[in-house]
Amino acid sequence: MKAAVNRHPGCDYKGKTRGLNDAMELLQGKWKVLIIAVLCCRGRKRFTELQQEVEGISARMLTRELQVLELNQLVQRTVCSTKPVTVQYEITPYGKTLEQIVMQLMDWGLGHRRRIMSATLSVSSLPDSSPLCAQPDN
Amino acid sequence: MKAAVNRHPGCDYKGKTRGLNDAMELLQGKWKVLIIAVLCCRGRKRFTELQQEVEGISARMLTRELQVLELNQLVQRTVCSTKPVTVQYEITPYGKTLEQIVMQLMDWGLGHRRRIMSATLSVSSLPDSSPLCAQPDN
DNA sequence: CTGTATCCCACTCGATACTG
DNA sequence: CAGTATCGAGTGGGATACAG
Repeated sequence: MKAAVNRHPGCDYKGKTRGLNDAMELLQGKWKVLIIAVLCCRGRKRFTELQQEVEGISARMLTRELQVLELNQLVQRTVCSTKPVTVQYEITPYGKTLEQIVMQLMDWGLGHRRRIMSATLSVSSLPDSSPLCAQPDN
Repeated sequence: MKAAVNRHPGCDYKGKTRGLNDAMELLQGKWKVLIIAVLCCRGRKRFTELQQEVEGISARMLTRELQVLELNQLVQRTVCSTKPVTVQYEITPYGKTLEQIVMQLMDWGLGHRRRIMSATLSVSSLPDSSPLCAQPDN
């Protein structure tokens, strides 16, 4: 480990940043990664079940987000022509390729909450939960 | 590998989803992960250098995003009292804990672009670049 | 049950002009 | 050079009502 931080090898982000843009564009928003996480962890779910597990999401949002995920082949939608129709959503094998990343993000986020909480508690004390992620108060 | 997808062990996302929320809340937006990626790959950078490397970002946005990243201890800001002041930004050791995830996202995004492009080309042909990530056209 | 259609506000982000 | 201030368009996402 010399010292040099610059230009470490095998990391020419030239043109690669597009990958990051694409991934973030797709995963942007409050809900998509959560939906993916739930489907990864809990398996196949019906619409209403999903809405219960993804805390706080509205039907409108759940619909929209699922459509995007399906269009991007991360989620498979299956309609069962039962009495009143029921619909199953499940993660696709391709969607599973995001599982690791999502789980790492989850763990990182948990650690980050602890870190920011304890760093912030020394100054002002927050009532646990909620906003987190230090923000410039403008 | 049986078949069962449901409730695979060690993945009780109960309460853990908060981690995902926190992480996504922090990383939300067009620019933050890109800035992180650049600082990880290219090392310490001055403000204007960063603005050049993060293609398309405005000074206003770069400032704001860097402030958030600094508040969250992912980036360190150093002012050098030179002739006209110069400022150095660099990723912190803590910020480095995101490097793996960011790089994985980058790779995944590159693969996703290929996948969606070829899937979509069969239908309508796009002029490469740009929007990507299949979207319901409303 | 599984959505869709509207309405609407808050916020994100870009453009532009200005400052120490 | 490294920002800050202001304005404005566009969008994300909640609430509500309705539909197959």
